Amino acid sequence: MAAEKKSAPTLEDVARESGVSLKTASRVLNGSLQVRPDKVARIQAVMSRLGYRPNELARGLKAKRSSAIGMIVPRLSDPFYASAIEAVQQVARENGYVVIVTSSANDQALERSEISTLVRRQVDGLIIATANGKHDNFSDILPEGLQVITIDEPIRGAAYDSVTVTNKQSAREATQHMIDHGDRRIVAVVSRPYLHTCAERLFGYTDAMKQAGLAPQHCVVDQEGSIERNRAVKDICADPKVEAIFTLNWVCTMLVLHGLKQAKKIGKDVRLISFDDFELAEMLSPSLTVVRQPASELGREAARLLLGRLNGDESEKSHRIVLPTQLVLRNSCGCHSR
Amino acid sequence: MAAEKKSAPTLEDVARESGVSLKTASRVLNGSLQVRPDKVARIQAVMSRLGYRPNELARGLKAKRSSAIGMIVPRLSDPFYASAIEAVQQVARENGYVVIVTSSANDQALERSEISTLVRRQVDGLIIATANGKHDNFSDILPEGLQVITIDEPIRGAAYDSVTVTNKQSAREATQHMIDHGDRRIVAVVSRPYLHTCAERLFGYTDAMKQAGLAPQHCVVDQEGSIERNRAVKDICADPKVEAIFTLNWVCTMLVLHGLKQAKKIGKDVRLISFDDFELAEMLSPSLTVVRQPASELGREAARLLLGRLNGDESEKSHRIVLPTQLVLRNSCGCHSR
DNA sequence: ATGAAAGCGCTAACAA
DNA sequence: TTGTTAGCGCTTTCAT
Repeated sequence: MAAEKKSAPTLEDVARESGVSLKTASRVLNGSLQVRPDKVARIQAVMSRLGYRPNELARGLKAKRSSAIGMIVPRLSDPFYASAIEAVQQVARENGYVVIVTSSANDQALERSEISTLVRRQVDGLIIATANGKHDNFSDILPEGLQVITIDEPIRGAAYDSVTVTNKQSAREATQHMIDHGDRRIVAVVSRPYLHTCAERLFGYTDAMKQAGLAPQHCVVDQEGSIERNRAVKDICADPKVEAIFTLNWVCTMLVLHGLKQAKKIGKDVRLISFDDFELAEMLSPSLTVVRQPASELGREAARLLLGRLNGDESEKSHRIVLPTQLVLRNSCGCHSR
Repeated sequence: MAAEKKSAPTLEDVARESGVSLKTASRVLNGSLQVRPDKVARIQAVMSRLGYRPNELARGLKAKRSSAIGMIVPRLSDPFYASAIEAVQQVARENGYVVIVTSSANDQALERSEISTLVRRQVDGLIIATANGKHDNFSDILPEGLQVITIDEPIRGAAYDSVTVTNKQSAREATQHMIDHGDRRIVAVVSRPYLHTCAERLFGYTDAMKQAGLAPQHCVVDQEGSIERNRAVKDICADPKVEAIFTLNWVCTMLVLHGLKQAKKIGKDVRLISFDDFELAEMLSPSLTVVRQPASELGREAARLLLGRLNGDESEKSHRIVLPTQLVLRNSCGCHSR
């Protein structure tokens, strides 16, 4: 029939083929009602015959929006972030957006450059779990109208909408629970204590300890290192005087579980509570008592806030959603449930 | 100084401000050597003063490529896929690509529509862990030049490049290991048996059983349901005659661990091997013997294949990478390591 | 070494 | 109801 058509059909091809103008075809594409029904049908027929697919890049260029949102987390394979991403993606899809994910690998320089990449891609919004909320690491590279939502870790001094959890209060409760069990020498294990999240948890822990007249003690781990490279943690795990351990995030929990494996019997020799739940916590022996963070809700709420902003929520003041956690009592804390 | 500049500066702004033509500015942006050094410096200065950021959408529209790759998996929060995504994203970033991730939620219709979305976004390539490789679910909606790599689950009858693991052989070995331990009544637990991946594993299991003169028996689970809604699995877990269980993927493992929790002592009453490793397998009591799939390598190789294709690998025949797994012997199979 | 002009695929005035 | 005409921001012949 026609000449050799190598590349994908454009809207112009559709228009020509249906004998209408470009604009009319465009109207049909966008579901405008201003077109006579018979034409609509005819044009749609041509579209499907040609296998026409609108080019979102062109559309975005024109509309100055990409219908894409960027999401950046410290580690894509961390189950907490993975769940958050899953929730964000779902809400995004339901609203016609796609999600571009990147990892900062806990590196501030990389975080900046990744944000820059996303900005150049014209993402309409950004959801960030920053690698370090202590300083505002990127507001200087954000364009005027870009909407940003921070999750998990808020950014000090910045006015972004945020979704966080009750870190301090939850840590206090968990600590108190251990104290109620009769433990006195309770050690907190934390990584990246410069993070607001971790600092708050440590704060809550310290608070509870002091209130009970006990001496707080904590130990900082190197995220990247194995248990072998974290002498301090290893010592804590082996120390017979330590009665209980409170791990302040998933990474710490993994590390301490490793350390304890060879040293002590959890629940008996030492009690343990973990901040961050994960699929298998219940299956361990003894099952792990955890502070469960609502990872999916975090992602879902962040996506909702962002979509709200993109759909014209002009609120001057930033929305700050703080979600509750849940202390899931299982056996490692000394409870004998089940 | 100047008039009110609301929107982001464009390359034209840069050109005007530096007193050169648009093309010269473009050359500088792209690092062309055909410009006098002093001009380069001057233009770059203007760029950074204005806070200029190239618009990748415009660039992509012109170049007919987006420098984005799409990735679609059945479930974003599954640790196996999360690790694969992490690896893909890393390789992509190193090569100037971004990754748009979506989930098919194990739903073929959704998978199709998500692919369609990605195609409209003009992704340059697609990495797919399909929800069902039995039928080719989408080749009809792919445009001419789109590169596709399948991971984990190949697509029956299609000629895409693929990265998979030695499912059959690995399952055979794991089964044989249990047989060597003296177990005779070994049950395989599988979900989505219509998947090539799962079918192969089941095949390997059956093979080994028959070869040993034992009767293969398997049980299919409903992925979405809890243990309560999976009577068959629950029965298997409670059945005193069952000597060993081989779970054919992560979801099955979770389910069986739940089921076994209330019923039997793993390693003693019943032996267990899981296809799919995960962070905590070692920490369970007893620690879990697993067939470890190299999730990161899978992602990395897929990304490499894709980038190779995008950079002009014209090979007619498709590349089929098959990665080995590793049988990680821990205690749940009856081994008394450590 | 540099610039003018055309156009990627689409949408939005503004007419008709 | 429909079509014409400009661009969105960038790259790219083809001159100069």
